[in-house]
Amino acid sequence: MSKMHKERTLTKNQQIIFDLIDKSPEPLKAYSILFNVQKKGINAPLQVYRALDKLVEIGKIHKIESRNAFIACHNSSCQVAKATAFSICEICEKVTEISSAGLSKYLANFKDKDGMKYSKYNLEFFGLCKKCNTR
Amino acid sequence: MSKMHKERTLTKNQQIIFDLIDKSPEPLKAYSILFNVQKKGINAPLQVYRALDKLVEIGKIHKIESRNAFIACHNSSCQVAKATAFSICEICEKVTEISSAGLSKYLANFKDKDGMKYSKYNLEFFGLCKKCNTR
DNA sequence: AACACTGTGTAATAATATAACATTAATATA
DNA sequence: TATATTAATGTTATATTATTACACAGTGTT
Ligand SMILES: [Zn+2]
Ligand SMILES: [Zn+2]
Ligand SMILES: [Zn+2]
Ligand SMILES: [Zn+2]
Repeated sequence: MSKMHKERTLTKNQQIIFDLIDKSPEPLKAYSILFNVQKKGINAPLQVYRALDKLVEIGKIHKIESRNAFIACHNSSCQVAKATAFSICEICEKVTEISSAGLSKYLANFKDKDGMKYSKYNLEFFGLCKKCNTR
Repeated sequence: MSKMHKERTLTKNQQIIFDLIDKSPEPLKAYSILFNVQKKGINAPLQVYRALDKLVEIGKIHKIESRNAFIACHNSSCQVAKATAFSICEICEKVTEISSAGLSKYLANFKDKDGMKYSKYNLEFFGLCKKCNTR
């Protein structure tokens, strides 16, 4: 029930591009995606960007804004791309989606002094991953 | 004493570009900056990007990653671009730097389950500003 | 002087993203 | 079923954002 929003049938292009991103161990960039799916008949940047836009919109993937790259969502608690948090290693560029009930609760309830209420946020943490930290 | 890190003498190009950003009511994009400083002898994108990079590095400006735009820092508590938070109106695109001791304390101390410690973060909230919300 | 370091100027190019238009597929609803 | 509507596709061209490469100038140090 809780993940119902993600059970949408993808179109052909969306499925091809999602599969590629989903099986990638690292975030993928649009033109790298384009290069990889040309053998499947997707020839133009716009075809990639349209699929990416839709996949982001429905929460199947997220955009890592500081890297202009896309990662599949493996976090059942992140509702349709409305609340995202990532850790990014500044050496090896490994990106991990953060799944913390405390963090999302804190941010979802955060109100600034103007009383502006937010419908969405994106948080990117930077540092060294465990591996890179011990070298 | 607390803002010592920002008291650096800017070079000519850095000063020109900082002044432009600092007096702008909205985030500026690199090529819009370029257009605006051509009368001052800055002719090429690279001259703009070099100044922007340095200004970001020393914390005089911040990059709004989701908008590829730059805003001057007016927040004495944000130490050299290591910890930034913004609110962004999805209608009028107004951007405000958030200055909340509670938020920065929470995020600075946040540790994920891997125990990865972060040296830096960037947070962007999206919603409607007061003005746009009441229309 | 020799060196390192930082910044500048210029040209060329790479990388990221969108506009415009024609067509086709899927869905709704009358 | 017909038809209207919406969503997705294919293609070309173009706009926007950012970097590479190279030559040179200023400043401080040894
Ligand atoms: Zn997610
Ligand atoms: Zn790493
Ligand atoms: Zn700031
Ligand atoms: Zn607004």
